[in-house]
Amino acid sequence: MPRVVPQYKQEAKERILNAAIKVFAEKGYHHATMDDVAGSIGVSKGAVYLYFRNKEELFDEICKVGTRSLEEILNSSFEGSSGDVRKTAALYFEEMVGEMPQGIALWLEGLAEASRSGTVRKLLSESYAKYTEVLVQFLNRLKREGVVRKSADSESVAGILMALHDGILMGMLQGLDRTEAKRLWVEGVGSVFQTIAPSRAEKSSGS
Amino acid sequence: MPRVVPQYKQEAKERILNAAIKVFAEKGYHHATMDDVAGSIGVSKGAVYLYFRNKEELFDEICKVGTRSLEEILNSSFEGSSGDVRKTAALYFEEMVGEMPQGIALWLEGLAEASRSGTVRKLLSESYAKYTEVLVQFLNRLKREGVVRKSADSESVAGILMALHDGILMGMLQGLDRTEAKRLWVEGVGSVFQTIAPSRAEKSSGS
Amino acid sequence: MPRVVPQYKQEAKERILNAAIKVFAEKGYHHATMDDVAGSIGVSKGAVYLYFRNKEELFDEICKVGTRSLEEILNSSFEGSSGDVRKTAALYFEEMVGEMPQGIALWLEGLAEASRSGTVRKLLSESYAKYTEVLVQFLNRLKREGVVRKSADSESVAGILMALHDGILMGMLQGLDRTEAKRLWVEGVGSVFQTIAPSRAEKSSGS
Amino acid sequence: MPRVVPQYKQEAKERILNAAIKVFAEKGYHHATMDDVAGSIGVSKGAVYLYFRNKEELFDEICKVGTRSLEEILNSSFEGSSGDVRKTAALYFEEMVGEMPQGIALWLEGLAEASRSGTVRKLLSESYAKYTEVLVQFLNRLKREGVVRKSADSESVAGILMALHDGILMGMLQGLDRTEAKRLWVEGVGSVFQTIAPSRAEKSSGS
DNA sequence: TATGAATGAGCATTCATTCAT
DNA sequence: GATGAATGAATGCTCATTCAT
Repeated sequence: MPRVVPQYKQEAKERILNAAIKVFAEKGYHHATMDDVAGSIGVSKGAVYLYFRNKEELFDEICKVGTRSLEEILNSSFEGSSGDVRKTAALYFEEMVGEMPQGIALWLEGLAEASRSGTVRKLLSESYAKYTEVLVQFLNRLKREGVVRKSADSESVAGILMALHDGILMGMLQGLDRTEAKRLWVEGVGSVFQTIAPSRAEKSSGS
Repeated sequence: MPRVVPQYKQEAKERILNAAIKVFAEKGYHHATMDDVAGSIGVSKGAVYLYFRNKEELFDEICKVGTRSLEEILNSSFEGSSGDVRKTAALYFEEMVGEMPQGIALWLEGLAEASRSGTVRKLLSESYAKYTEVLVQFLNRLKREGVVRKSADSESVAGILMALHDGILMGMLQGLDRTEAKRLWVEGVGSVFQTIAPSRAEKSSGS
Repeated sequence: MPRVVPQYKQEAKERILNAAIKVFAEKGYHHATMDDVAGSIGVSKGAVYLYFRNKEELFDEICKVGTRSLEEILNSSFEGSSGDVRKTAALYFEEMVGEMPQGIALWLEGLAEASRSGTVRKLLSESYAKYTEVLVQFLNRLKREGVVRKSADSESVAGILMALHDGILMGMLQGLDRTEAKRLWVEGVGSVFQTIAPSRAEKSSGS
Repeated sequence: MPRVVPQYKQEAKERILNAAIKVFAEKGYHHATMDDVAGSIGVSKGAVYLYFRNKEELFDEICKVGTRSLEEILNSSFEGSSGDVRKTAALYFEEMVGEMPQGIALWLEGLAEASRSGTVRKLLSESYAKYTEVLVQFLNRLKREGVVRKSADSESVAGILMALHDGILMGMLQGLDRTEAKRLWVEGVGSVFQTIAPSRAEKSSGS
């Protein structure tokens, strides 16, 4: 009984997946051909179809790993972070943008496609909910720690932070340079947290 | 100088352009065919090529009118607006989203495409600058009016507002419903302006 | 308003259809490519798709015209024929085989395909019924003319004649040469009619 | 001389062959893939190629066993049969159709293919001759037994019977239902034998 | 023997673009 | 100006066949 083979298949699949991510990111989903993907790692077109039913499924899986990795970054950045939100925001930015230098456009294509394809739509809508949840947890913790006022609406704040996040990525596609983007992000996050800082009364009663 | 014919040509061109906007928005730029565009207003495929060199140019012009109309909305909303920014934000939202119910995805496709095509890239980057400029002017006016503190960095605030704006549109593509989106937008704008409200000292010395 | 165009389109479609019949008959449906079909009359592959949605539809239409033309031959041969059935059978054979020198194999492929594809299956089953009907009418007329005994079961005889017919075509695919095939056909038809000849009693009472 | 291994190989080959017959009959020769064949009995694609050079050879061998088994049925049905030809015909029908419920279409594909491929063509033409021969022998025996008139042309009658046989199978593909097919076959055979029944003179002088 | 991952030629199908009318 | 038939390059996908293990 082969037991190493599944492992191998898994690796082969991931190799192709990563190649596809790179190629799609560079050329765009619609402009890249299956030949491009296969050729970029020196395998035949047929090999790609050995692991993915068709181009769309390949794209779906890319979206899946994309959202999953973003989720991880979010988690690792915010879950254990201290009260200095600006610092946390700055660290997150580095990781997140580092992850997608060329990838923002691909993510956009995913979103655009999502408004047509049921599969991706559902996927992205679930991810959105998950991202929000991570932030809500983060905010709630900050409330307990007295860094955020109790009366703040965690859901709304999370939504605003996410919008800020997405919007800054879009800004980068519209010419906003990386440094400026980072600055805006940190400042924006700071601004949001400033408005939900605890009142003096709350603060004094804190830890 | 010909005068009547150009007028006619102009109208024909616009008719096609509007048809293309609708069709591309519905099916997606890559999924829609030139036949779809032509057929949607009952003209021949050839007619489209009479006014647009090719599909890409058609798309470019769509992006142009798109950014132009958004600019107008921005202008009309913020230029003459009073100090109640939340109200202004709410009004703007209505107009802007009304303009693009299905169109957000199209706009995203434009952005994604822009990161590859020089033409659209330049176009969008210019628009981004223009939008920013409109907001900066708005903020400066508010400074003069004493609604915003003098020390606020108009460019940054404009950037943050734009990010918020873009991000909320993206949220809508990820499942955020329209009402919630509007709420986030208004709240976000409010939050931003709260942090740049004049200090008590400034306020009292105002007009 | 173009009015000649439909006429032209009809002609173009028929030109392609005839080309396809020839090519499919020569190479076989599955072995022939759309390129073969198009190339055989010097048009582009795209042109074929201008008139037929896909290869299968092209094949369906071939089956349609095939059965229709066979029906016509049946009609013209048997409808106005006199009492000399052997002569009628001989004439029919010439026309029918002349029509499908290479085409028998194609017809077989249609039948084989029919057992899988709903479209062709229905088509062929209807044709079969029509052929039977033509023969039944023919037999009934012969009854009235006193050439066939009144007690003969027209449906059965028609079925037997059809089987004989189909079987001889199949024989030709299995190596039976044309002359021998014709002889068998005429003799077989003669044999069948001999068994349903009127009894002496009937004969004498005939017109 | 290897003795055990060949035995094993032979069995393995037959297992694959039978699987192929079933799969080809169900899906059609062209629609079925080598994977389908291999998968249907849980062996690898490579295993199939261990026993058959390629798909075509596999098909050829299928045709071979097909004709061989039909020949056997013919033999067993007609060789030892008594003078009641209708009964013999009925028995034969059961065995023959039982053998090919789904298989008629496959047989047709073989014939259609045969008109292109030299191998199958020759094979089928030989089988046709063999079938004829069996029937001729049968008829000659009946002549000696006085059930068929001496003057009858055995070759012709055999040819007609074969055509009837093939034609009825084809009818079944065109919608003729099994019961009706059987009836036609028995009646057709009866009709043929009626015309070659010995004259009264012959009969009385018979054994 | 047996496997099944990999191959790559082959094919159906689409669609932007052209051009004769 | 306008048409729409025709083009043909491009591309997704299939599957018979091979071969290293």
